Amino acid sequence: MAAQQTNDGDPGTGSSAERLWSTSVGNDLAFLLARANALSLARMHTVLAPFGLRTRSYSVLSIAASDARPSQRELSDFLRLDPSQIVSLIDQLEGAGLVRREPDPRDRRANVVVATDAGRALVEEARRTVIDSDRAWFAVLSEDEREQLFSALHRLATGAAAQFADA
Amino acid sequence: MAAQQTNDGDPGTGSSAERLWSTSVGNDLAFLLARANALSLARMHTVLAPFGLRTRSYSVLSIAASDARPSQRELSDFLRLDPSQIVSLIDQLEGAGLVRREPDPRDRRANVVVATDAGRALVEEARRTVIDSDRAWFAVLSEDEREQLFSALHRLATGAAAQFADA
DNA sequence: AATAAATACTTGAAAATGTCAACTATTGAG
DNA sequence: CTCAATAGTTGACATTTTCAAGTATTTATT
Repeated sequence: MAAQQTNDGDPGTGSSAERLWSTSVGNDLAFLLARANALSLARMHTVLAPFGLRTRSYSVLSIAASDARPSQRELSDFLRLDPSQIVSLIDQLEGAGLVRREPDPRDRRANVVVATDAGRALVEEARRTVIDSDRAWFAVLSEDEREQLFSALHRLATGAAAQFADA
Repeated sequence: MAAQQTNDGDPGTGSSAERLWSTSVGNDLAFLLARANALSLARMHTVLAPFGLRTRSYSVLSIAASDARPSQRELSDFLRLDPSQIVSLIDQLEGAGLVRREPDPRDRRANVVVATDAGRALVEEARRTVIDSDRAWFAVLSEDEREQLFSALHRLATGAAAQFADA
């Protein structure tokens, strides 16, 4: 993916693929969404690498450090990951001493995932860097535009639109 | 991914993971971007399946059917895929009689990728379905909001923001 | 109350996708 | 002219995703 970080495909940079931005694909909202996401994921991987985290482990750790006390199933649904992927992520974090599994008093089939002190410290530190990177990355948008983007993406991301697609 | 199409993780649906939306992750623009994209990809796969296409093959075919006459390298940059992935995609489309490689008169190292008549017919048909699905999926946003979203995503997707992250 | 179906977590196999190295032929820079 | 860079390709290897099946527990049905 690192090799994909050049902006050769972007309009206005004098590169070879800029002609393709005038195709229907280049003007398709879903494509823009995917491409923006790909760029964002790439930068997140770079930002989180010094902490030994990746986007997904950072998300799990961050939620585990909150007051939410999530079950694995909740993490799976929220992050849209297969339960077995959650197992693997938690195994890694647990192995690194960053989270622990506790029996869920609400349901004996379930665990809740809780950050250790070390996990909390690490995610606190990582979060600062993430926030800085977010600020820089979205800085091309005005404050107003960022709020509008948040509002729109929140609706799309929560599946408010999915009721149509699933019908 | 089909098993992930339920809205269990979404707020307001009475599901188990809605508490997680009040965590910092649930309010992170980058996370919303990723989640919206995941939902969009899932629906695109469903929409394109009847045509024997997936998001990426649809994109390649669509561009090949345009007047752009893209080289493989241009496709690779634009779609942010490794050149070997482009080879594989084109092999499949070529095998299905949907595109062909032609020597690029501008550069003897290169090919241009061009849709066949069958490819054009298919992508025309698929495009209609995609447009309908896009309309339905983004319908939760007003016309104004969609334009704003387009503008914001275009800037983010073209890497206008990447200059900061790469520095 | 008993039985059946559904669910949480787990393991592991198989399938799919991504990354990278190395090659030939061609182009561009010095 | 020489050499470095590039386009496309092949294929090996690494990583991720998907899916099946198992145990234990909870929920729904009879």
